[in-house]
Parts: sequence; C-alpha cells; structure tokens
Amino acid sequence: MRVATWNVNSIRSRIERVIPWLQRNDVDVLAIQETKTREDQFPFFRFEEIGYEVAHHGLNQWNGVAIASRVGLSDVTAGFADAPVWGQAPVPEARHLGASCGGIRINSVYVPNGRQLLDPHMDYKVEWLARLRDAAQGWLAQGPTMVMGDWNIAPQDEDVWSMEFYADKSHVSPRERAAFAAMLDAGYVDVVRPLLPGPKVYTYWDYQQLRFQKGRGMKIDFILASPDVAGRVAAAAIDREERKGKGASDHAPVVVDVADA
DNA sequence: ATGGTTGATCCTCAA
Repeated sequence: MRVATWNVNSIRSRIERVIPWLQRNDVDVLAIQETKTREDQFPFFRFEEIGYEVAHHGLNQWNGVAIASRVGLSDVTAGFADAPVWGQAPVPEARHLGASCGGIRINSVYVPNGRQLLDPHMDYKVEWLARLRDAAQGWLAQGPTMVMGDWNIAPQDEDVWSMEFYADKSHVSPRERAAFAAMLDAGYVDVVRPLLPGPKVYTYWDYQQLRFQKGRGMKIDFILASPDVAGRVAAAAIDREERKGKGASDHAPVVVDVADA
C-alpha cells in the first residue's frame, strides 16, 4: 500500500496538480493538509471520479485537513481528545482528521505555526503537540497507526538550510523539538528519515526569495508510524518535482510504501 | 531597498 502526505496550500487552487499526481504515482492513501476551504467548497467529486473516497474537515479559509483513499475509508474522526483551541473566544481549528484505510489508522495532522518564539501561538503549538502526543499514545494500543502531515518543526539542525538563519526563529527551538521528540518517545517511528537521510533533504521551501531554486528548504513534513507499520515500510520518497513550476504548493509530497501485513 | 511570494478574503491576515 502506498501512503503519502502533502500540504497542498489550498486544495481548490491545487486540484489540477493533486488529481494527476495521485494517478501518476499510484497512491492508495493521501493525507492532505491546508485545504483552506469550507466543507461545501471542497472538490469531493474530483477525487470520487478517479476512484477515491475522501473525508474532509474544514471550518473556514484557514487550516483544513483531509484523507483520500482508494483502499477503504471508515470511522472518520475530526479532532482528537482534549485538542487545545485558539483565541480569546476559543474556536476549534481544523488540524486533525483520522480514518481507517486498508487496515491502518491514518491521521492527517497540521501542527499550528508558532510564528515567533515569544508569540502566544508558540504556547498554543506546544500545548497542541502535547495533547496530540497523549492522544496518539492511546492509538498505539488500538492497532496499526500512522500520524503524518506538516509538523512545522525541523527536529535536527540538518533539517534547515541554515541554522544561523533560524537561530532566533520558530521551527528549531528546544521546546518545539522536545514536543516532536515526545512523539518518538511515545513509541512512534519516523519512517522516512532512515531511508532518505540528510543533509539537504527537505520537504518545504518558502515561496519568497527563490528559496527552492537556491536549495534553501526545511524538512518539516513527517510520516510517523507505530512500530508494526514501521517494520513494513519498504521505500520512501520526497517528490521534489512537485515543488517545481507555476502553481506549485510550497510543500512537496512525502510518500512511503507499506508492505502487506 | 531590511523586501522579495502565494492564497483566501476582503481591502488584511496567514504562512
């Protein structure tokens, strides 16, 4: 089974890339982040007409997560237990969607952007990750599980094009890295890093300042799996080609092949 | 020149 994750930065503006990409790459399950659309505007039919079921959780023009699958899609859940809410008048954000696909519990996650080290958004991000860890630890007992998406964290120095540049910025701080490490401590395995070791292996390149053309990216999109699933991962890829050209997302898709149980 | 782009929506915010 081929499983992928992709922050598409608006499903409506990216649909003409996403649909051919799914078909061309023979992908069975795709976890999508940043759909940036309400439910009623999601292009469900474009997936259904090529043989995928799709579940989406989107509340407004921000965030939004989805899962498309051609190997079954059941028991869909939006949001996890005790997920923090953002704001003075707290509103839940669409940052997590779970579904069972092909015998694996798939979780599409869009981790909050902390913005800056002392910004309230950073506290929200760290708290959100702590609650995700708690929930995800429980999922391990329930069977084969994958948690994948845009983590907005570069766990290692080699995951950014310049530590000097990021020294005082979000994504590399000890708090964020500890929050990511807690997922691994809980028992999850990063199934891509061992197969695609760095340095200079990135999944995201800022639109500004010709970052992609200059090779200045970040590795912030990860596929984590329960140990049983991790043992079945036979191959991994980051599709840099999808970052090229007009109309690209600022993130590349990340893909793994999972052998049958 | 202290920015540089992109997207959704509204004339600004988010990344």
